[in-house]
Amino acid sequence: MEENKLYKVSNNTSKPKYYVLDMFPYPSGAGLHVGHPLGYIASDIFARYKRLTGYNVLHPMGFDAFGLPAEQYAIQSGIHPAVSTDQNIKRYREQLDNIGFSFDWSREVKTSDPAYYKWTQWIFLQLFNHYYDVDANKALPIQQLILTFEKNGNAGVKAHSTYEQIFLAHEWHQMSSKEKDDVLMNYRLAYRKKGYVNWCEALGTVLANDEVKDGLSERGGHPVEKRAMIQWSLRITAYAERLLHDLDTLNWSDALKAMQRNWIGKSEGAQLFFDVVGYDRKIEIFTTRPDTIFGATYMVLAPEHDLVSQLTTQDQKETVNKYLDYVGSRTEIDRMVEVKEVTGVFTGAYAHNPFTNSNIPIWLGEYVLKDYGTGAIMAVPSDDERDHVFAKKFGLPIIDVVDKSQWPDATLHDKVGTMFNSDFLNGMQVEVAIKEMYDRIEQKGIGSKKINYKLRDANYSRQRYWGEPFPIAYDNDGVAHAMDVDNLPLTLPNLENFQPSSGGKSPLARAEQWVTQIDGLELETDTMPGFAGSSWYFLRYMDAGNQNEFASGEAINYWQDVDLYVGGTEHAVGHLLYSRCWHKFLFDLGYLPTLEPFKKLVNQGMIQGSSRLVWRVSEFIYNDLDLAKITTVLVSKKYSDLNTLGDNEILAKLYGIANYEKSKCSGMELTSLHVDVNMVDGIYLDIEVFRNWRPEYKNAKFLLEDNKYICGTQVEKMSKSLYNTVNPDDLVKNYGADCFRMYEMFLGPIEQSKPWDTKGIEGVQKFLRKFWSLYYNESGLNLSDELPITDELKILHLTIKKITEDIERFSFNTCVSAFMMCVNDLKRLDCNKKQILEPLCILLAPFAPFITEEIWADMGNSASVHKAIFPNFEPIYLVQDTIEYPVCINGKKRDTIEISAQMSHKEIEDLVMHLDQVKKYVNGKQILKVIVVTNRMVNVVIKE
RNA sequence: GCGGGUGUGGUGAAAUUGGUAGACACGCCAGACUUAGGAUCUGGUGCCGCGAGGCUUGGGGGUUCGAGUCCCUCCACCCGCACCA
Repeated sequence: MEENKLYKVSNNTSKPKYYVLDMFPYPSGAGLHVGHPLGYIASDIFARYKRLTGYNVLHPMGFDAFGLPAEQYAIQSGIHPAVSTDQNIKRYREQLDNIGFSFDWSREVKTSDPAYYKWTQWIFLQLFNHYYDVDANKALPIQQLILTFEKNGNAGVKAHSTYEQIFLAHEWHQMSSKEKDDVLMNYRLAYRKKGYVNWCEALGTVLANDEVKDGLSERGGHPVEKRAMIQWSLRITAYAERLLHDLDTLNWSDALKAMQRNWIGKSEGAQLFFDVVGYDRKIEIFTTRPDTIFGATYMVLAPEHDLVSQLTTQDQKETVNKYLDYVGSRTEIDRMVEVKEVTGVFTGAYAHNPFTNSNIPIWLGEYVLKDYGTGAIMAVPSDDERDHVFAKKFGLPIIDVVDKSQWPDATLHDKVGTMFNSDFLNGMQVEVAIKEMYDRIEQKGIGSKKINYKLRDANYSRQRYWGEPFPIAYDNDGVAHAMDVDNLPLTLPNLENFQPSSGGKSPLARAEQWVTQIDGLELETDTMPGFAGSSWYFLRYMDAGNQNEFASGEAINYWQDVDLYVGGTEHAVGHLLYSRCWHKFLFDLGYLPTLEPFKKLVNQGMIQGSSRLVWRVSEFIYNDLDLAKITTVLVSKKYSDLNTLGDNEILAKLYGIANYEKSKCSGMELTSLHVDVNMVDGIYLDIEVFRNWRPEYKNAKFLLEDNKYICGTQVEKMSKSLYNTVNPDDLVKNYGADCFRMYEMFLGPIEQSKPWDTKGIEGVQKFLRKFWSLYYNESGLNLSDELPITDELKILHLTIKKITEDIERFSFNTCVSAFMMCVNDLKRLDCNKKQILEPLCILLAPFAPFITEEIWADMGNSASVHKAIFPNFEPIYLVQDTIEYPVCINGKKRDTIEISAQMSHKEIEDLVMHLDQVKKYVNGKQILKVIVVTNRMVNVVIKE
């Protein structure tokens, strides 16, 4: 097939559009294993099906080509990331082509291509040049904000901002450019801030939260610590509410929506300020339970809280400092592992509880997090479990305020109970009390009702080489200047040394000429993170070659959004949230007509590896000699349990011990090890191949069962290190792409994880041969022009119905079995009629594009089968004269009966009552009723 | 702990609105053709039982003429988040 021409798709057509997208692959050096194409096959079938049913289908593919692995490889090997990445892409492309995907490669994109990242940089500049206006509820140009500042200062501005001071117009005018820049940074959607970041010494770089697993870097497993650095950030929090709200409009799985909702983490509560006794300072807290304030007997600040040093009294200084040292020494892992252990110290300071009018002590505690809420809490030990544990440990007072005796199992989050010990709240239900408190707090002027989000702004800087350079340059004052859009792309310099520069700076800092290329300014040396390029790639496919815009308005208006997105759950929060955010931002700017990028999302499950294990005797001490060190012996599964092995005599023979004496055997041990699944047929080890695998097995001896070596099996992650990866290339070579595609689908529902087992592929292979044999005999194509009989038409239309319905609901495994049944049935009738087999060929084309194309051509068609028209289901062929009813007695099937379709319920009842089986079971017992379900079944209910 | 998901033969699974549980395959067993079979074809195959028959969708309970499917409850495993104020 000439893929490029056949699958090239136009933006100019009267056909309705359909956009099928696969998740952007990162071209890793390991190539594809059988788990990767699962989603691609499903989406390809769907795309082909949509084409056959008259849609203009956009089904593109490209590569997320920037990333850390290529850079680490470059550090090791000296090979430039661009070179290794291109090699990997070439390999991926070959592997993908092998499987027969209908991608329009003329639209291929690569994030590391300057023609592509020019527009990634352009979008970044748009983010830099916009702020989020709360009144307009959208992004607006920063120029507009500057005009407002110049006229009125910032008092009337409602924007998503981290700037808290108020200034007047004349004060703005008096600011230096540096000061103005600093103020504006608090408003820009792409901005710089100093913050705690995940610093990884070993990688010499900062990692995103989702790149850190259990306190270690996801890649390499190096320790990660908190460090303060100035970083670019994206103000994704400005979009939190819209990202949450619009989830409801998406056709995504509940699980995935729940993950995003969790991540955004909206909670409603009160923002409250507590006065600190004796200081002109207030502590801001956030609480979802303002009703419990009469039980707030102390406060806790995060150890990293800004006010800690100011609040701590002289006599508590030493204790507090010791505690801060202790906290600093704790890694993320320590903190996570020892969740139950509470630690804390008293600062010596007191806050004033505005409702009880008492002074309550201010403590520090690890369990209060700097990054959540305000980093401070009012502690209510009577109703919060953690506060309770803390109070118990440090002997702080506990005052009960909520009577929950009516709700014995309720937790704090249930927000139920009746208030007491709480002055004006007494007797109120919790929900009412919360509302009352919002009013009281606002009346007192000490706070307000507030929405809090767990979502944090995204760190957008990486101290790496292999990413998009920032189109930003700094002047001597450190003011950030956006590069002129006309000068984009700002391309990466060619480096030879990819090690991080000193002080955790990007390797780019070493390229001095590059850094100083703009007169009087210095370029930013950090690069953008992996999600930059992947947050908008689906838009570029709409108009991939465009040199003047990221995509033309016409192209965007035609394609609108992605109708179907297929990919794994690993991107559930990262990529899918960032993409949605960028999409909304570009919508705000008027570039996009849709609010959301991905209408429907299907998450494919993982294909797990089915590992094969062998058992090696790792110790066999006989006569104080470890014979296992001299001779390698492997035992088959039956003997893998030492107990089963029992008496070691049977082993002793293998070691050449003539007269085995049990007492001389003083030690025996077995070790299981993974062997390459490719040298095992099912569960039988190919001993010869195994011997040649490694030199130490060359002369190994085997303890067999039934003359065979049977391996153990284990389902686990598919991974090179477990020797359980299966390369699709091998399967395509042995069975053909059609067979491989259909078998992947046949394994089970697309969303479900399941282990790979190559053995089963033969069932699909047999099917394809049988399918072929309907069309051909020994001498070639052998089709008849005879009119089909009723049964043949019924088989065909049943299949058309089933396939159409199942493709629409992404049930591809049942499609494959429907095809198998269809071919089995037609074969039974020896059907070779063109009127049946021609539509069947089209029906199968999305699944098996090669064999159907070949048959189609042999049938004399000059155009491709992939441009044919999908057969239409005609219900008339399924109308039946008679229907086979199962006859049940009290719900258990006892007989079947063939009944004319026109027969009335009464007639059916009479007929059924005369059945021998029915008479036998009734046998004089009382018949309570007879239920006839049309076209389904008959149930006779008798009194037992 | 919270949120989401899954649990059906030896294995992968099917059963779309409550209506014949185990379709379609793998594996296994038997047979045919073959010098041979890890090729091909045919038949059998949930479990217990010689049989009649009984049992069976993670366990227990409920609704119903009828439950894999609906409700309650418990258990196991997987995924995500995790001291979230």
